Amino acid sequence: MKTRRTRQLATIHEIVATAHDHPTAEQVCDRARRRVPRISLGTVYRNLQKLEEQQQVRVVHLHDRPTRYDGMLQEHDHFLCERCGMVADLAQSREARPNWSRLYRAGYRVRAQALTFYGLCPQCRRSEERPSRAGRDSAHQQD
Amino acid sequence: MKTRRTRQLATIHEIVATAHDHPTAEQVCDRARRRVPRISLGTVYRNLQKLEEQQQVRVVHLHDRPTRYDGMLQEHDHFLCERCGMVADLAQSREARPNWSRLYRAGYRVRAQALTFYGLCPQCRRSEERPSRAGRDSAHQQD
DNA sequence: CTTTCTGCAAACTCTTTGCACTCGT
DNA sequence: ACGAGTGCAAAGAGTTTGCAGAAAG
Repeated sequence: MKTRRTRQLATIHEIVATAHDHPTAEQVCDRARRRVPRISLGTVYRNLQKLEEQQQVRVVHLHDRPTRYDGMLQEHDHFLCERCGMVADLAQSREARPNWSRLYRAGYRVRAQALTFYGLCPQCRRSEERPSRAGRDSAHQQD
Repeated sequence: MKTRRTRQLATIHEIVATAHDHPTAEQVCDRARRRVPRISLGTVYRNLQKLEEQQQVRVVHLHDRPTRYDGMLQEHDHFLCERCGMVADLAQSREARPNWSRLYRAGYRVRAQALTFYGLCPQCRRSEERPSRAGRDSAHQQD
């Protein structure tokens, strides 16, 4: 079962690798259609899964929201703004490591870890503090 | 809109508060039926949501698996065994805090954080090392 | 030519919701 | 009696899958 280089796979890979906004599968699909008009959401999911297995994209699971995909391949953490939906990459807290080795000594084997912070991004915080301006929802998030 | 003390709500609360296995909504429903036979899954979801809002239960979101509910009210982290599905509570890495204040200084406001480790629990690790014994799946998980 | 991949639509899983009825207060 | 809560079944969102035909190697 060797993986074939299809236009769909290449397109999806490039989109996720160069996007900086952690798109959802549906957003990846929309963007991919600009280049492969008849691409289907099923194909997008299948290829994202394949890329994940090959460690060419990372998956970001967020509580209650659709899964998002990330081209940043180094281990890192995330911040989700619950107001505008923006996801920021955070340098990994090297402090999580001690926990890792504590688990190891207790007999656990850790394959992966996910640390996500939930709250308000600086922009949204500002508009909350000055309740006068800016719409309540999906404020300044691109695409 | 004042909350009423119904038999369903009390039952669900008690089940989650005393369970140590992080049951899913469906498991909570099954267990609740032993006491309230006609309780429905919809009611379970509605009440779990209510309890969550009142901070009487915690929600544990796991990648790709149904959401689980936790009666442990202090902040803590989780370990998911990807083989048997068991979830362990971990004392919170106080090390996550530095990250918290770094974010604060950058203008973010953190409302919550979730740190989950994924891997093998000691029991499952042992059976992987000695591939001879023990079934491949849902090994030693209770209920 | 063989085998993987694709588009499409249907299926699935988990969760939420509308509605008429029930039960706390 | 009033209105929040319930059971039920249907709807919803997100994701997966079966299949016949397309295309990579």
